Amino acid sequence: MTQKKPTKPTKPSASPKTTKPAPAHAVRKPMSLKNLAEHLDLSPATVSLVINRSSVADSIPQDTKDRIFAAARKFKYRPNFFARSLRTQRSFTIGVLVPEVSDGYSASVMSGVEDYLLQEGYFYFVASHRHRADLIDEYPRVFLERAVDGLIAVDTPWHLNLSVPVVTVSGHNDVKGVTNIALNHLRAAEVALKHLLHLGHRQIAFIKGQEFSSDTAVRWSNIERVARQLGLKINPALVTQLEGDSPSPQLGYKATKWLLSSGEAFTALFAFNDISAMGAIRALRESGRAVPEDVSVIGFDDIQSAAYQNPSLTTVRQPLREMGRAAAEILLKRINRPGSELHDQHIVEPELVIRETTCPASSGRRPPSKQRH
Amino acid sequence: MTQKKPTKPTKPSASPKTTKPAPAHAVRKPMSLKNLAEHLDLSPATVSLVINRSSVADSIPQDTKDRIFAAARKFKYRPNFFARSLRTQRSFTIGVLVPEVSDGYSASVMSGVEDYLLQEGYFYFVASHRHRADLIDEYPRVFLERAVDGLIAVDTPWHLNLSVPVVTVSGHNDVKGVTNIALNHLRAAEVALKHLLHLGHRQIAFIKGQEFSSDTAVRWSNIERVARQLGLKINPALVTQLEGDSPSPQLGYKATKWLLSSGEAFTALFAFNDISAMGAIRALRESGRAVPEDVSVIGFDDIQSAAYQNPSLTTVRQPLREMGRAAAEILLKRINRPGSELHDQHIVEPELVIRETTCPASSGRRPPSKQRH
DNA sequence: CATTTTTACTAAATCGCTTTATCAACGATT
DNA sequence: AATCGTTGATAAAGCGATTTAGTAAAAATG
Repeated sequence: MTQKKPTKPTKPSASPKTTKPAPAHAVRKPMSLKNLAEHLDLSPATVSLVINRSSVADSIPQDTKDRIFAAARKFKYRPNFFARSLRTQRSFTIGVLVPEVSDGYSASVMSGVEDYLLQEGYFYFVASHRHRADLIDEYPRVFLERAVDGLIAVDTPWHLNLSVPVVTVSGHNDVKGVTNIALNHLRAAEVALKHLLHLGHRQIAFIKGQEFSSDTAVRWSNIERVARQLGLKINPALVTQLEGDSPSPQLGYKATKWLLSSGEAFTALFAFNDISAMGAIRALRESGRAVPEDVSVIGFDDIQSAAYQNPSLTTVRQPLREMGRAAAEILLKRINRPGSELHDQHIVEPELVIRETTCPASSGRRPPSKQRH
Repeated sequence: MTQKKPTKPTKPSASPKTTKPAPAHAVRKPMSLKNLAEHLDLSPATVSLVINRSSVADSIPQDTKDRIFAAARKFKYRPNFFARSLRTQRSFTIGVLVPEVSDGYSASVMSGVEDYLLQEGYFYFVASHRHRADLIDEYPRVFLERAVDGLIAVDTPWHLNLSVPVVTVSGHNDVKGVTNIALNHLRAAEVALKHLLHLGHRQIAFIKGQEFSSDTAVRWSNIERVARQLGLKINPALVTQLEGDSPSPQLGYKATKWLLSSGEAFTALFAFNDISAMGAIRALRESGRAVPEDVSVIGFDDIQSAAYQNPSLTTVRQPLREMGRAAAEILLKRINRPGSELHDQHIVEPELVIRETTCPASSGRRPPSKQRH
């Protein structure tokens, strides 16, 4: 049996060399394989074999090959994508399912996904389900109709068992054969709590995520565990939870109001994510507490705008872009080497990004601005 | 000649009805037209004609049609996408070129684009050029290789003349036949300046955009024009400009430092965009000026995080999502009705969003928090 | 010199669908 | 009785590639 490597479609040249200014008016009607072959006085078969570097073409003299390549270049021959895909049953396209393109989290992950995919000659479709259960169910099927080679689901509950490889990013994963890219939540809890403890904080308030959110449970259980290890007592009166579906800081605002109304004192607050941390800061200020002088606040995710806050937000960074990249990489590996062993978790490490919303307990001084863009 | 309507691929049902929980393990190998026809004891031709509602099938009795539809449903028949596209030369796919998926501006526009496209049964590819000239040139060609039916370029300089329809969003458009979606910059200047004037500001500083940015020139010329109309004197010592390529608030920070160093007094600042406004606020605070009490700040764009700032940002909103939607709508119109007349501008209206960074000049009171999420 | 092997190709089937041209059967008109 | 129009279909030609099975000629081998 002849060894065949499925040739990729032309991939964007990775070299950052600047190309010469394109001649405007570059309308060309494409050259077909048949035409090209005719012009070369060869059969389409030969030309195809040579161009695709099939091992069947090994016996063809270099001379002829050169002629073929030269002509292909000259006429800017590009195989018709549909014809090729129809034959090969490969689309070099994958589907990406996200809650919403315009939220910072998904966008960052997509950015990483794109990085790797384009580099490998793949393209991707995007669809946002906006948390509608029917769409979460429907889009994967539509992707399949569009013959994607694989699928990445970001921050989306997943129960389908599809006929193509699937990788999830921060997804719940009950399904066998689906790799999930996840954060090392233990480590995340550790860096955050250690940071606060080192700054002298002992009375720490917590805002947990919504019940339905993927990460809520695992994040909280790790916080509890680490607190125990570090000998930190968690005061149940200082623990609350986000309520509601909106992606606005308002939820964090409300949660913090609730914390403040309890009358229990605290010098630090660990929010479920950056968005809720922003709401929390607003609530704290309204109550007359300065951030970070009176209360240190630490967020989670490190979305783009975290660095743009005034003061900029200390947060536990999820390497979202890297997670997207990893998802793409693992997916392509699975697509191209179906036999390869599959892990159902890929763990990435968090990173504490110390900015301006945390400082020593009751110190009253601002910390040195150690920003990170 | 028989009237033919190019049938769209199944589009996601718009109805928000919740579907029944999908049976896990839904691996099906697809049914082909030929098989289906065989099973029905009809020819593929007949089945195809009926399913596509071709007018040629008018003479086929309802009975038979019903049988065909029933069988198609039963076997979940879906036409092979590539085969169909190969025949019809239509991909129901469009390409979207953006500077960077993960910046708030592009993401918002994409969100609008997606809205309309998916609703119409189209999918889209995304590629980010990250300001690399070679990629700006290359990606459109790769899109073409992938046989997109059209192209949308967001915030990207455009000089190519392609064989498919193109719509740009906030793009410079020297090319005939390309529709550009643009903001009503005159109106934008008006609402912003009137707002500041009404609040009693007379000494207003300005941060212009980078030289290379699409909107810089037109935005500034309109500000000058409106200022003249309103009898506002622009002090050249209070006008500066962003320098550098990074998308961080740092640029606004630097620009503002420069303004402050000039020693010229001002009570309000109109920034080129929200990101630079954030940097400006930081600089103002560091210099001991409170925002908005000492200096009112007004941004531009209304990116998502503008509402999340503390204090939340007053800004001139560009309806980015609507602009994306309009781009998609116009593009599809052009694709599906190639004859239709084409305007090369589509103007959308800005909206002043008053939040917390503007207040009456020298008043010292905080404005009522009139937030907008 | 006869046979095998290698070299240099090609014919033709196929992927799954769309669409035009054609056709048989039948009732209605001339 | 010949012609026509309608009804109810189908055959077959693509669309533009990939790929298997061959084949004719040249080179190598016994």
